[in-house]
Amino acid sequence: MDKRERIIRAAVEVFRDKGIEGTKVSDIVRKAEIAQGTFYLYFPSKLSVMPAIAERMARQLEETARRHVKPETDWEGQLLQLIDAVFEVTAEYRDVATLVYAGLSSTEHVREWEDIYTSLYASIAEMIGRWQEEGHVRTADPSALARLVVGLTESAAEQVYLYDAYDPVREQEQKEELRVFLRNALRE
Amino acid sequence: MDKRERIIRAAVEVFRDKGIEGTKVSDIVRKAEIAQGTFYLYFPSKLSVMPAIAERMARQLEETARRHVKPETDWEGQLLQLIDAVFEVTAEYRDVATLVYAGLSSTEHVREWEDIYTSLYASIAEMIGRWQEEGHVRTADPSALARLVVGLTESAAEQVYLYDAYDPVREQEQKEELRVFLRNALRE
Amino acid sequence: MDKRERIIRAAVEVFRDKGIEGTKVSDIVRKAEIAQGTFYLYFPSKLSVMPAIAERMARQLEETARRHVKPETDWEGQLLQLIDAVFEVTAEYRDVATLVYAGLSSTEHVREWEDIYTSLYASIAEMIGRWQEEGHVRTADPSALARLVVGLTESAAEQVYLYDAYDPVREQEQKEELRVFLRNALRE
Amino acid sequence: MDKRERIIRAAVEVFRDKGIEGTKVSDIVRKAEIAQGTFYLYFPSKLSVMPAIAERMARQLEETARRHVKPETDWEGQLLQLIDAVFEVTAEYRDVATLVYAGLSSTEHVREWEDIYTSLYASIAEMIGRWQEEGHVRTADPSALARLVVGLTESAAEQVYLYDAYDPVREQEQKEELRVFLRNALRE
DNA sequence: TATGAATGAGCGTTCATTCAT
DNA sequence: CATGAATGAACGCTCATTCAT
Repeated sequence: MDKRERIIRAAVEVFRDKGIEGTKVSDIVRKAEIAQGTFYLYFPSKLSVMPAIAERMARQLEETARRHVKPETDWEGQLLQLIDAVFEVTAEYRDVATLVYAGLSSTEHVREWEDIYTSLYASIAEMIGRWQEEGHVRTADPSALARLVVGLTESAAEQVYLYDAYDPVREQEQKEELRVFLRNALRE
Repeated sequence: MDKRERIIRAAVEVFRDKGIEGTKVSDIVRKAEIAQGTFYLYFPSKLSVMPAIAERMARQLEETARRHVKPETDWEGQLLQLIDAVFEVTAEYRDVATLVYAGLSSTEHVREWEDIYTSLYASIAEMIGRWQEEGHVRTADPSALARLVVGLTESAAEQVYLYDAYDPVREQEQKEELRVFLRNALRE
Repeated sequence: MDKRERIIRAAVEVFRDKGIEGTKVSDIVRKAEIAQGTFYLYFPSKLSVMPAIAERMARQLEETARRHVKPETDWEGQLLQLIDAVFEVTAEYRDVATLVYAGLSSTEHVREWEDIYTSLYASIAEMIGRWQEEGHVRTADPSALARLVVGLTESAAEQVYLYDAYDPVREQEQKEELRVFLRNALRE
Repeated sequence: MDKRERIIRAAVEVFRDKGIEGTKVSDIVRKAEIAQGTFYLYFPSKLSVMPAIAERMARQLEETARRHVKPETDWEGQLLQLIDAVFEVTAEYRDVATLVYAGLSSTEHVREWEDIYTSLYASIAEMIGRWQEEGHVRTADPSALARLVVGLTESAAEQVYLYDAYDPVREQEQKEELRVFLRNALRE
């Protein structure tokens, strides 16, 4: 496999296990099964993996959303599909998201974060735009709604996955509450 | 002033300025105007200030909410007051929140995080419970609603404050959009 | 009890448990049940307890020897009594002796060590002198013999006590071998 | 030269000069002419050089003994050669021996000490065994005799070298006294 | 005398980064 | 491209010592 890709994958795992301070480049390269020096052929510094992870996350979120949400389903069904997508990706990246977020904000990568999420927000905004055209969702700036929807859904997913005690029943309840919450928040 | 308190205050400022990796204990003690060793009389390690900061944040959020929200106002007014409170505290702690969050999750302090927020959630849940009794808010578990409301509002506030380009107009728009979003999400 | 005495006693125990580098003044004062500052009312520095311990050890060795060795016993019996005495004291101070020794040599206390042992050696030399007068021990400088006897006996005792696996049978064997060894080495 | 070897050599010198507490890793690496971090590629901690030094000492003692003691010499001559060997090595390591000994006992390295000396004792025991076969040395466990002989001789050598006032005349007297002492102790 | 909170110089150790192979 | 031994600056933490009470 492509070495750059292996580094990113390994970094995600190590960050998840050891947190932001606890992660050493040596851990990443060990997991990626490459040499210490090879890391620096692909990334100029330890923290510069962060934007790459963030991008991967955002891209994956976008794709998963696109894959889950079926245009033929009615809008409330699509809403649920969107929720499923966000939960799925959040579960995969668990608290890595937070770490990456913190890692980005501590360095000078904040701008990149905005860029990375722009496309995701646009994608969701477009979806909401279609619901508005079909008369299901109230009139409001779809971009603004997209940000609120994504933020809320990620927050709800984190509440389920972030803590040790993961509980599948709790996950279903949370999704259901979120679905009703969002339907009400958005509908005409 | 109490040394422990001075450490926490100083830590908040330094974390805000320098991020999680960039913060040295020596920075904190310099700002707190205490000796290096004194730090370790109050906290066993650098990262163990994190839960203390988190607690301070949660406590302040709770108090600010209590202070802002006037029982004599109608429920939608109270909702706006709650939003104002969350925005105010988020503004004060800006990205420190994220750092603290990351710091907590990387070490073994996740449990403490739950404990810390429990009281805040209960406080908001109680407020929502009253709105339900008055017939303004739909029937649903007030605790669950509280978590969604707090998560959403924090997320919305972060979107405004976290990035370099703070814009007061954008702040007002975001609050207004959030208000409508929440009113719809909650109401009967 | 006298505080100075309590400090020395506590120091012996802590040195035994934690070694020379691992011993902190705070450990000593905790065990001595006095305050941190009180230590410095009796000793000017951490390492200055060392000579005091050494003196205590040498004094105790001298007294124990005097107590064990009965003039009315025949010389070989007295030799065994001397061996018993050295073993007894070595057991009590176990490897502390080595630590104290190292502690003395690392600082500028070596001279004091010589002074401390002078009296002990004189005491043993006197005993050997009597054996010579009685015609049991060969002609040789009693001081020189005393040093060899003490050195050998301490070394033999350390071989028994210093390592984790203390074995009472092994102790008896070692004493017996040492007795024969010394009897031959000394006798006419 | 091999880096590990350079560290050990440098450590011996620095321990000799500065004692156990006074020795900083930075001193060792400066003398070894390697970087600070390189030290930790070869030893996990500062104190873990101790067993390596001990091993070097024991190995050197064994080799020196083997080199000095000529099988063609009569047994009393061999005894003297053995004494010379122990004195020579003790002189080279002077008080380092004590420090290493203390360093080993303070940490959890006591076991290793036993292992390290096992081979040396076996070597001396073998020599004594031959003397027994030739009828020069009394019947007794050669291993036990070896331990007493080595302990006594080291102790005697330390009495000569350990203190500031080294005196070559005193050294010769001590050796002579030791020779007679040992000859008597061992002979048939 | 006795206390113990406070001090701060100093050290062991780590780990991102480099570079000769 | 890949390696991994070597580097050394930097930092968390310790702990002997002090001093106001």
